Amino acid sequence: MAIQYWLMKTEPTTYSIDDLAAQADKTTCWEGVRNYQARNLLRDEIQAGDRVLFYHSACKEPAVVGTAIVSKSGYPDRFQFDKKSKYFDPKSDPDNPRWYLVDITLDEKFDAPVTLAELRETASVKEMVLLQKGSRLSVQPVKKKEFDAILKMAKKKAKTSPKK
DNA sequence: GCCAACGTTGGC
DNA sequence: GCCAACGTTGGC
Repeated sequence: MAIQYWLMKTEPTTYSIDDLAAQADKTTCWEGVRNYQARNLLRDEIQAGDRVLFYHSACKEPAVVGTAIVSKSGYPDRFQFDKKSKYFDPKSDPDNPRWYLVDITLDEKFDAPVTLAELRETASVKEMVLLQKGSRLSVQPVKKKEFDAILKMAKKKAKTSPKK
């Protein structure tokens, strides 16, 4: 099976790419997805070795801020059974877990994030799920050419714009 | 803070 | 099964 490409959203105030970079093994479990469409991807489609665009949403400058690699494919999200967790789901059956997650490992933090505004101006990525009207899926498929185009944009931008 | 779009819930 | 009400997402 060829590797696949995904985009995962996170609110940087909750969990940012710097939080991921700060992990000793640069790895985290992607808990808290509570949407069936995204769940199906996490449980059934996403495989170890797949590539991920790390996206910051609901913040000042929404942007793809780096890439990650799936280090462990779908397994049950333990937080759904943790009464103290905000992700607790009393209706989930331990024998038939409702929610799944994957582990991801940081690959690269971009020197220059590729902003949502820039993506909207780029013809080669205009079909991305992210850019569709009303799209709120927090885990979504990305085409290889979209993934490659975004990497290219990040590289080009890092070269042409002074580092902060 | 506003609000459009979408998903979920629950009464019937 | 329909659909109104409600809650959430997320850009602006």
